[in-house]
Amino acid sequence: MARAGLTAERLTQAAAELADEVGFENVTVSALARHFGVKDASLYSHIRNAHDLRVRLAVLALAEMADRVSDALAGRSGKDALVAFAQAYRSYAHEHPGRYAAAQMVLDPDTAALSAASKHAEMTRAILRGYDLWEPDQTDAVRLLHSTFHGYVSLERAGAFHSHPRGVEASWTRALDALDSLLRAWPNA
Amino acid sequence: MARAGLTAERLTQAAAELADEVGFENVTVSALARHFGVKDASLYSHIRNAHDLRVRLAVLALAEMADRVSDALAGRSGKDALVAFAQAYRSYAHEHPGRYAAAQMVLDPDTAALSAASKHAEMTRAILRGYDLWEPDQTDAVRLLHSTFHGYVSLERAGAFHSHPRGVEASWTRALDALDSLLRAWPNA
DNA sequence: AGGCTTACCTAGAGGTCCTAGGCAAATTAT
DNA sequence: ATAATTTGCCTAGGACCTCTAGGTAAGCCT
Repeated sequence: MARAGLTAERLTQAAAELADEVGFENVTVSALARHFGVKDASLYSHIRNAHDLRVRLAVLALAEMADRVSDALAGRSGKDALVAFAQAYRSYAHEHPGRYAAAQMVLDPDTAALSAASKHAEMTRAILRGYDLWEPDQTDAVRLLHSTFHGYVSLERAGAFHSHPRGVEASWTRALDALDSLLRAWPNA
Repeated sequence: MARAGLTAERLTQAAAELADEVGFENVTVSALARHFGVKDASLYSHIRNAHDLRVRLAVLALAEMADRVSDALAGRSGKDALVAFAQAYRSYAHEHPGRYAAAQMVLDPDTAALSAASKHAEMTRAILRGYDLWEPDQTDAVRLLHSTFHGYVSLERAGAFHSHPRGVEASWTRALDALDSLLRAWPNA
C-alpha cells in the first residue's frame, strides 16, 4: 500500500483549510483522516491528540496573522499604521474564519510564549510610537486596541450588528477614526 | 420508578451550572443526564437535541446579563452609567464563565430576535443619552462600546493579558476613562 | 376506577477519540 | 545488494457522545 506521506505540517495545513470550509468546531481527527483517505488511527503518529491538532492550527493562524499585519505595517506610522493594522487583522478574520476562530483558543502559557502572540502585542505597541503615549498608558492602550479589534470582528461574525441598517463597514471606519482621536488625546489618570 | 421531574427549564438551569463548573464546551446531553441520574434518551422529551440545549443556555445567559446590566444602570447616567454597565457586564462574565461563553453563540436570526440580545443594544444606547451623540454616530458608538467590552473580557479570559505585569484591573479602569473621554469628544466625520 | 398523557426506560445505530499491537514500506547500515 | 532499523499506516476494539424507535408505568383527568 502506497503511503500518503503525512506530516504534522501537512495535517495542520489541511486542518486550516478544513476549518475555513466547515468551521473550527468541526475540525475533527476523523474528518482530517477522511480528507487524506486514511484511517483515524494513522494520524496519531503525527499529532498527540485532537487538542494537539487544534493547538497547532491556532499557532499557524497566529503566525499567519502576524505576518500579514507585519507586512501591512511596514513603512507606516500614526493613523496610517493604525488603519493598516486594523484592516489586515479584520480581513484575515473574514477570509479565514476557521483559522481566526482557532487563533482565539486559550493556549497554555508555554505554547503561547512560543507562538506569535507576543509579536502581536509588539506590533500593536509599534503603532503607538506614532502617538505620544508612555507606560503604563501604552500598555492600557495596547489592550484597548486589541480588545476593540477582536471584539468588533467577533461580534460582526456572530451577526450581532445585523439588527440595524447602519453599514458594518461604515461603523468600522468611524471606530478607527474614534480610536485615532482617542490615542491622540489620551486622558490623564 | 420515581420520576425526576425534568422540564426544559430545569435542564437549562442545570446546564448553566454545569457550564460554569466544567466549561461550556463540556456541556453534553450525557453529562446532564448523569447529573439527574437519568438515561440520555430521557432528555430528548424536553430538548430537541444537543444544539437546542446549548441555544437555550445561551438565551438564559443573555437574559441574566440583561437583567443584571439593567439593574446596574438604574438611576445612573453619563460616565456613571458607562462604568456601571461595564462592571456589570464584566463581573457576570467572571462569575459565570460557562454562561458567558454560551452567550457568545451564533444564534439564528429568529432566536436572536426573541432573545434579550436587542435589550443589550438598547441599554448600550441608553448610556449614550448622557453624551451628545446622534445617529449614525450613536450606532457606531454602541458598536464600539460593545466590541470593546466583549473583546476585553474575552481576551482577559483567554489569558492574553498575562504576559505583561501591568494589572488587568487597572487597564480596565483606564479603558473606561478613555471610552468616557472618547464619547465626550466624539470626532466629526 | 378507567383512560389518557407523558416521563422515563431499553435497545441499538452511528459518530468521534484514542490505544495496542502488527505488517510492510522506506531508510540506514553493512 | 542485502540485512537491520525505523516508521507510516493498518486492524481491532473500547470508551463516550448523539439521537431514534418503541415500550412501560407514573401521574393527571374525568
